Amino acid sequence: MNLRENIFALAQAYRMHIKEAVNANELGLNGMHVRCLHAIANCPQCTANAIVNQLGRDKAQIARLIKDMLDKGWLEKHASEFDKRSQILSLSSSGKQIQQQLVKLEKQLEQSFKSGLTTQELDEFSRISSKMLANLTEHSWE
Amino acid sequence: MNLRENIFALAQAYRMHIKEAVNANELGLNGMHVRCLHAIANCPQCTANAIVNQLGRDKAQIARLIKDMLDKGWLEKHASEFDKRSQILSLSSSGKQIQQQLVKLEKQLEQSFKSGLTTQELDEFSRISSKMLANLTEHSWE
DNA sequence: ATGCAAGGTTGATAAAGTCAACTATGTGGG
DNA sequence: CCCACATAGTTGACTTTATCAACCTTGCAT
Repeated sequence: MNLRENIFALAQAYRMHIKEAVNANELGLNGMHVRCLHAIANCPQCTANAIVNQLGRDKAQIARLIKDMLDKGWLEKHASEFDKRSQILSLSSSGKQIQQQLVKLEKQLEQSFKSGLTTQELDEFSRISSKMLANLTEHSWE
Repeated sequence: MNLRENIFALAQAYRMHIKEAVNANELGLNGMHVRCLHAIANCPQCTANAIVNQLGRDKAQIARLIKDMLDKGWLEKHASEFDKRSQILSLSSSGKQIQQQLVKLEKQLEQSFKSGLTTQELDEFSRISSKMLANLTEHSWE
């Protein structure tokens, strides 16, 4: 297995397993729901635009995603005090609950990944990954 | 950056960079084209069904993908001698050329990933990745 | 005030993926 | 041989996901 295969195998395995876990828990959410919930949870005074930038998606897509999640009762929005164009997004209590359950599932899955590996190995993995990523960002500035 | 973030950052970086390189070379192909070209190149006596299994996609999707690539002149197909239901797929000369250019671009990108890393580090990365993947396949059999 | 940028919404459409039906061929058991 | 059933591939209809452009409102600089 070469580098590319390793990287994609890991990413795909993660995606598959987390999808399975989410389905098993019947949370009724798709990949973008997941990413969006996390984005909002980790972003104080979150706006649609912040999500657009964070997830790198089209703003039309995000607008519809947010509408969907508002309809589902996972989010709340209220006008910003500082900029009347902006809508501040936050998790409702049910949204918070779902997001926390997601965090739990992700932690469990991460434990599966890590099982049988030493702390040194994990640090090493992280260190090497970061180095590779740094390589790429450098190269794209050339 | 945690494990999940590392994995996805690597995968996304790879995807982005290869897409950029493919676009820069104006090969006019999308992600599925790329995967399909490689699949056919690496599969002797390749059939549509083999691609379905290898890529894990719906057979309708693959049928249309192949039709598209035949129309573009990248593939050739001829009936199997052994099973009249099967169509053996192969790369045409232009398909071969494109696929080889892809291989070249991927090699270059892989070099970017690896730059500044020692052979030991790369081996270590590969070893740890494999261990993680093994963890997951075990767990899904429980 | 005016003109331009930014946040967000919407309509139209494209691209990707899925489901089910169908044709033609292959296979195994009576 | 005949039958039921499985497999390879194709097609139509559809859903989901993503993208583009137009638009409205608000903010900001001159």
